[in-house]
Amino acid sequence: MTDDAGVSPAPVLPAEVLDGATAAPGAPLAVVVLPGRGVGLAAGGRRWSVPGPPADLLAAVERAVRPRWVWWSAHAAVGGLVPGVHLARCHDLAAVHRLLHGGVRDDAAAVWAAAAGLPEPAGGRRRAEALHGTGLLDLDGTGEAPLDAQGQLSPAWSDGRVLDDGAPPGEQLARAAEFAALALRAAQAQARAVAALPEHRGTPVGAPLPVQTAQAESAAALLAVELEAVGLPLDRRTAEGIVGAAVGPRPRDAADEVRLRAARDAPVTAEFGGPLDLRNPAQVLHALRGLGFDVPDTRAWRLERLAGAHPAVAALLRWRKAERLATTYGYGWLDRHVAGDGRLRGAWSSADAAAGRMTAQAGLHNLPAELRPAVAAEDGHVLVRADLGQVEPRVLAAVSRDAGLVAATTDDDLYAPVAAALAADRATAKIAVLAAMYGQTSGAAGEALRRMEEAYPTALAHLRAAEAAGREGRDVRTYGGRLLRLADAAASGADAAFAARGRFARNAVVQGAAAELFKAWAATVRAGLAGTGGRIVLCLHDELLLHVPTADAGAAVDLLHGALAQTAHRWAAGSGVRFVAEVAVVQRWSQAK
DNA sequence: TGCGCTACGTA
DNA sequence: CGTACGTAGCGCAG
Repeated sequence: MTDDAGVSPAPVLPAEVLDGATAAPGAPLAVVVLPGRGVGLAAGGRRWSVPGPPADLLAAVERAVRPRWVWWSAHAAVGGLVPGVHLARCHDLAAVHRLLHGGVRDDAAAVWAAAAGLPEPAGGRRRAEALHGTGLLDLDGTGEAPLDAQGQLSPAWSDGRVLDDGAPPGEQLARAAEFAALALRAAQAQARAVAALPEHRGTPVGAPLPVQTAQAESAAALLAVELEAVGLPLDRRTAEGIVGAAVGPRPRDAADEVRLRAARDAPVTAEFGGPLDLRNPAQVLHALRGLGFDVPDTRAWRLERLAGAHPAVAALLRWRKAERLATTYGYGWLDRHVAGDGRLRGAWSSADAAAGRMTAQAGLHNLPAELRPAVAAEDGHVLVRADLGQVEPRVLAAVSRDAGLVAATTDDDLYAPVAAALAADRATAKIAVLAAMYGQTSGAAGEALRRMEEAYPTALAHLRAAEAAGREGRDVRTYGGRLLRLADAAASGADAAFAARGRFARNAVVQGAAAELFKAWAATVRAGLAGTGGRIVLCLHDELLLHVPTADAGAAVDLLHGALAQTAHRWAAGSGVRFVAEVAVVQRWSQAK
């Protein structure tokens, strides 16, 4: 099939879509994108196949009617596209499915089955790569009905094969419209399920409506696609300078790399007094024991206290630090992930499987502090960094409505009033709060924890209830309504496994709710940046990094604060809980705080 | 080649 | 202290 995109006419949108009679502003409009070919649309019982450049079509519809876009996933719909226009509202079936049902599957077949009230289909997520080269799979894909006799979505539709199987363009566009119609039906079923979620236990007043969580999660899924497309501005020369200072010059070839590696190793092995593979933990352990150090493993935190006892230990720790930069964040990493435009790009997920935090690949979420000077604003721009202060204890106050802890959130430093309540110093108070939230098992905070129980009984009871659910294998929902699946995970297990599930659940109700607040905040900031040259370029659990034209810096600062106030008001209405953000305008990420 | 283990970076 | 994630090198099984 030849590509005739170069001579295709300007897209003609159906009048019903454009005039808004069928799709009123904010009304659901499902879209399935055929990259480079067109889109299928569905709304209000109608469907349309529209040939043309998908990015232009989406932009035209967005300008005309501002719908709530319904898609199987933002990644499938607009991944790889760069719509020249801000898409304001969406319902992401995969994201809402994860919210409603937890677990790891969010492929269209699993989403459809759950929405239709059918059992989870076999097969799991299909990887497109695995389908290529077999030849056979193309045969059963073409012409297959979307739903089988049980009402399950067929694999060929679920993985998108029927939209890219060499069938005539008109046929594929018709299928795209049919697939969009199915998406619309699934979204309606999800909306009913979201509306039917029970109120959050213990907080009948002022908890976020699950529909708000669904909207924020959908927006976060779209933001994840945008983050991947936009990238993090990285000053490559600074980055290479930092790497070079730690591990030496860039190797000229493979042999040079081997030589440089040996040169880095030699002085360290010499300290140990014999041949030794520093990259083999078993050998390092043996060598350390030979020096008289009886350690169970060779982890850095354990060796740090021994660094003064023998120069070999200090040399090993220095070597490890440099080696991390040489391997994980070295020249190879820069070459793989930093494009010619100076942007570091990696894949983003809007919700991990455990508690729903955002994740990112390509080192975006674990960039060593050492490399942060390399994250720099481009000419005419600044970075605006904002991070939520002490967000987890404040979230605990919101979700538990513990009166004492709520009162403590009015302080800029929450740990100050907590310390007063516990009659302890600030450091002890902080350890006690963290120990309560994370289920610490060893004893450093013992007495302070007991006093936490007296000072904040409602918060502690909330955490204990979550832990009990985890131990007993009962599912739990976060404050915003996300299902934390604990039942199947606890099906088999020893005592240690039950304890692990308990600690996980205790932590997940706080970490998960914090993730929901963060994403709602990020979605509000994203909306506020629409139409400006500013972009969110990094999300880091409790921190947002914006890249904005210098002239817009002040507005961005106001936006970050205003969006937090607005989000917190909706998210913890009437609770009295105060959330705070520290915001700084900088040229380099390292300059903030 | 795939997987578990060890180790370590971030929050 | 604890949870979560992604990445890399090694040894071992297939």
